[in-house]
Order: sequence, then structure tokens, then C-alpha cells
Amino acid sequence: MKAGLRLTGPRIAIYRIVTGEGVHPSAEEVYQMLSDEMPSLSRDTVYRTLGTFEEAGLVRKFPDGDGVFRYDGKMRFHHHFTCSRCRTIFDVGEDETGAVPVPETLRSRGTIESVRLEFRGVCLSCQTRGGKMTKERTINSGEI
Amino acid sequence: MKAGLRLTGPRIAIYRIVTGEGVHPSAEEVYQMLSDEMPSLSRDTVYRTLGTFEEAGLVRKFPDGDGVFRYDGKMRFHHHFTCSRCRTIFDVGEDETGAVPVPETLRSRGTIESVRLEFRGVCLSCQTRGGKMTKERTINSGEI
DNA sequence: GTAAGTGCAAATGATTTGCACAGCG
DNA sequence: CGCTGTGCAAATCATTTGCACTTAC
Repeated sequence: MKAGLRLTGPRIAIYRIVTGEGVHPSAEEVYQMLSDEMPSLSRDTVYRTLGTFEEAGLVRKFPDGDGVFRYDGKMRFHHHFTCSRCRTIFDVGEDETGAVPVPETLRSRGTIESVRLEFRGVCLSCQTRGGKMTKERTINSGEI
Repeated sequence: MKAGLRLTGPRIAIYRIVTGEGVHPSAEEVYQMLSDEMPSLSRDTVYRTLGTFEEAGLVRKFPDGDGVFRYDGKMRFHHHFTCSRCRTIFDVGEDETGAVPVPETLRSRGTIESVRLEFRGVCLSCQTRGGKMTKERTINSGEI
């Protein structure tokens, strides 16, 4: 693979999934997607492998709004747009947003190394079909 | 209080803490801060009360970078600057950053309702004294 | 052959839930 | 007094870890 990691069946399969276009799966989701074609694969291996990938700098780990960690195989710096209904996460390139200026007032509080944008709203497909509304989420819940 | 919530000892104490200036405590931290003056207070009540506050729109709940939920009693819209060493979260007012423009290209993917900025870097006190470095965090860990 | 990788099962940590009692309005 | 809020204990969920076996290099 790279970074001196051993090339094994589970790793190849997991790497393929997590680096797919526009996906941001949780460890559990990766496990579910693979359990059919690799019945012997254990959940633990998925967790451990994703952790290994993160340390190797192959993927980025981040907590989604529901307190679950998700993995992002797109390593070029970018932002996210999360649909508040279906919870899908869309990539937003830095070329779309432009570089975000760091306010002068922050200089006095530390050294800023990166600024990430978190867009919230309703995605196109949720707008079109009334919006499927995931889990116990309600429209008038405090947060957006 | 407001929102038709009963005024009880635990609620008053928890409300006072979570709306303190510049704090972003987790449920566990709120519990720790109160367990001395209120030995009978149970962790469950803290969790449940914070959940009630969130539903009532009194506080905002968000996952920190380590997969723990934190609560923010400052309801005026603002952003956060997280120190990657000590993990402290600082508020950044919208007056400091200005309104963030939504890229044209996002229009075709949905309706944006809010944009939140997540600043990452090293806070002043961590820069000054070598940087205390929380938990097993290391400097060269992949993420910033 | 050997250290790294994996599966299994148990441990941990954060958060939620069921139930009976307590106390605010 | 009635219903909401609380404490206690057990349950659940996501994630981690110890150990022994397997395998890539």
C-alpha cells in the first residue's frame, strides 16, 4: 500500500471503501458494507485498521454531529456540507470557498493553523421529496 | 427559568455552570464541578438536564474532536477556535470573522442555512509554556 | 522465521433508559 | 395533590484492548 503497511485482504477492502468518491463512512458502516463479501472480517479489525490508516495519514477521522466518528479518504483540504435531514455529508472544495481569512483579533489568542467550514442546510434530494428525515430528528429541534 | 421548566436545585446549578463565560463543558465535567457542593446529585440528572436544556433551546450541544459531547450556553451565533494541544475551546464572535459568504456552487446542491467556522491551532498559553499536551495526543498526529 | 495483522471475547467510556420515590407548583 | 424531576442501577452504543493464532514479507 504505502507507509510501510502490510498489504492484507481486510486492508485492501477497507481502503477501497473509505477512499471512494464522496463517502464519509463510520467504522460500523464500513463493517456492514464488507460483511457480505468478507464474512470472516471482524468489527475490531475495521476499527483497528481505520485507526492505522489515520496514523499513517491515509484518512482523516472526524466526529459527525451525532457523536460517531466518520472517516474521510479525501486528503486534499476541503470543507463539508451536512444535510440536517438525511445527515449526508457532501464535500466542498477549497476552490469553491476560497481561502478563509483569519481575523486579526485571533492573533492575540494563539496561532491559527487551519480553518474548516461546516455548512448546514437541506440537500437537494431532501428538498425535492419532502425530506426523508432520519431517525428521531425533528424539524424544530434547536440546532440547524 | 424559562420555557416552562421547573426550577429545581440541580437545574439552577447546572444552568449556572453551562452558561458561564467561555466554557464548553461535557456532561461529565459539569457533574465533577458540582459533585462537591451537591453530593446527592447523580450523573444521570446532569445528562438528562442538559438534554432538556438543549430541547428547550437554552444550550447548544456539539461533539468535540474526541467524540465527547460538549455544551455551549452562549446562544448568540458564533464560531470556535480549538487548541490542538490542550483542547481548550475559545469562542470567536461573528463580529470578528464577518459573515461567511456561501459559494455559488453550493446553490445547486441544496439550501445552506448556516456556516460555522472551526479554527484549529495552538493557544497562547500552550505556546508560551512549551505546551502541556493533553492525553496521548502527539504533535505529529495526522490531524491538525 | 518473525513481527505485524487478525479474530474473538471481554473491558471501557460515554450516554440512555426503566422504575419507584421525592418535591415543585 | 399531581405530575415532573431525580437517584439508582442496569442497559445500550461506540470504541478499545488482551491474548493467542495466522500470515505477509
